[in-house]
Amino acid sequence: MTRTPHILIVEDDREIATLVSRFLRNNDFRIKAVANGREMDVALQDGRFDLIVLDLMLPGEDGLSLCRRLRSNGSIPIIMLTAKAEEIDRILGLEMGADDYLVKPFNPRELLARIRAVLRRAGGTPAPDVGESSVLSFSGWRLDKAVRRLFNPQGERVVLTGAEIDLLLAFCERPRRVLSRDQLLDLTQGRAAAPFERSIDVLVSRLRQKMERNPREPELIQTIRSGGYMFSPEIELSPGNPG
Amino acid sequence: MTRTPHILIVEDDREIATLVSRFLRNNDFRIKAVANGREMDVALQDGRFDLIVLDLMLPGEDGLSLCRRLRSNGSIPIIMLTAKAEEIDRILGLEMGADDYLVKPFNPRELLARIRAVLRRAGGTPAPDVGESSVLSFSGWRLDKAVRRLFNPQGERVVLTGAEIDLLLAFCERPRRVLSRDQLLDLTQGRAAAPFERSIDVLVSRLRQKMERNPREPELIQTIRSGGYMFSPEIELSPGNPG
DNA sequence: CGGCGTCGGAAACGATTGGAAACAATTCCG
DNA sequence: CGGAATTGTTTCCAATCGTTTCCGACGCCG
Repeated sequence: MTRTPHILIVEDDREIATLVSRFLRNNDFRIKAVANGREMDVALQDGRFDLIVLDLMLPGEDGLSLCRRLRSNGSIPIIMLTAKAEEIDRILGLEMGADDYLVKPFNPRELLARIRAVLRRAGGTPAPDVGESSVLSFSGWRLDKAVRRLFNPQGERVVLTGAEIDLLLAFCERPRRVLSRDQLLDLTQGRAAAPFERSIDVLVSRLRQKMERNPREPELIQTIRSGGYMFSPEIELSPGNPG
Repeated sequence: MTRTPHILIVEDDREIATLVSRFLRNNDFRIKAVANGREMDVALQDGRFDLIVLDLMLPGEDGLSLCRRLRSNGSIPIIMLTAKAEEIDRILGLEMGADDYLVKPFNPRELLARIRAVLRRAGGTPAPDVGESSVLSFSGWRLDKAVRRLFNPQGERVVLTGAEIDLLLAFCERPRRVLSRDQLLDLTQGRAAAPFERSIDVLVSRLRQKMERNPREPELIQTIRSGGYMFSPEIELSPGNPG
């Protein structure tokens, strides 16, 4: 049903990071912890997260800057951690729009409560990001994210099932990158792969049947042996001419 | 355009009430303070409010009950005040859906920050505050919230039953989000789903029969398998030309 | 060049999920 | 009180999706 929320912690103090991670894991969250902005970017590329817990003081790019960047990109909920109470005023003054704030040292239960509140507020699952434009296109194909429909270069509707659309959306969000089966499963279902699991393979096969000119020689979805799959087309935001 | 936000404070401790009122007035809010649930009801009859600050412990009907009532009526943002930190867990456990929580004694600046955050969220999100205008529209449809009537893009009245309208309103308040059946049931009736309950499914089906061009291939209400449903259109506040 | 192990594609199967229809309970209204 | 409208429940069925199995493709090694 509602899958377990996936939370990304950006915190350079290893002790706090492990403490919090463990506590939250014990409370039914999936946790990934990273130590700085660069690692955060990588993590965001690889997986889908429901909420970010962000330390203000970080080596390299600091939390404020990261927060602003995240905000300009999307609407993922953010909880900020600060070392000093006085900082909160400064943060608020800067209006960088975190969803909540917490002063260190904090009780993990407090963080837990805030996370739950923010997640509940955010409402449902962060839907397959129906961003600004709901239509994207690639190699003549058009994909309408809002109504989850696909049209081939001839403008005909190609009916996809829900899981197929989810997978295609995951590919479209990360084109021209090798994605492991594990990543794809995380992106589409927010869960890890069981050993011997082949469901992504099957789904790719079904997508190919419906989309590839010749499924034996795929042009859109490439197989990367012992690596995963890669979506090769370039994504355009403005919808291609259907004619 | 952005008028000064109007805030209703429900707090029986006169000292806190005046203190907070004065502080918030100094920060450009319009404030009305009342001491219990009955007065709150009267105030809500008389004026429009953008947010309610609600004390948990109140004489007569307590804050929890009030909160649930408010939630079942509309989507006005609520911030709850509690006397003890431990209560937060209890409140969260009860899932009555305030937008934020604050433990007494609190710094008024903290309350200010929370209010701003909640308002920003409520105002900035794609979900417009249905309370503002009584008419909202999507994909050519018009829904008059005040008289609970729906008109199709041709301007013809489409008769919906009460439960159908409630569900449609819930969707309109959270468009483009995946909403679980549990959430939908909570939003429309304020109760949890029993195991094997299918009533939301049936209601969705009935809505589709009345609203979708082709109910077999829904454009407005998408099924998200093993997740729930998603209302895909964008909500506009200015009503379309009735034609 | 050929054998072997690994990897991925395809097909078949079975479990889960959601749509639809029929029915029962409840509410509404006079 | 009675009938109609409304709403929830149950049942059946088709679509969907994950699993399993088999087999061919590929690479590594001698």
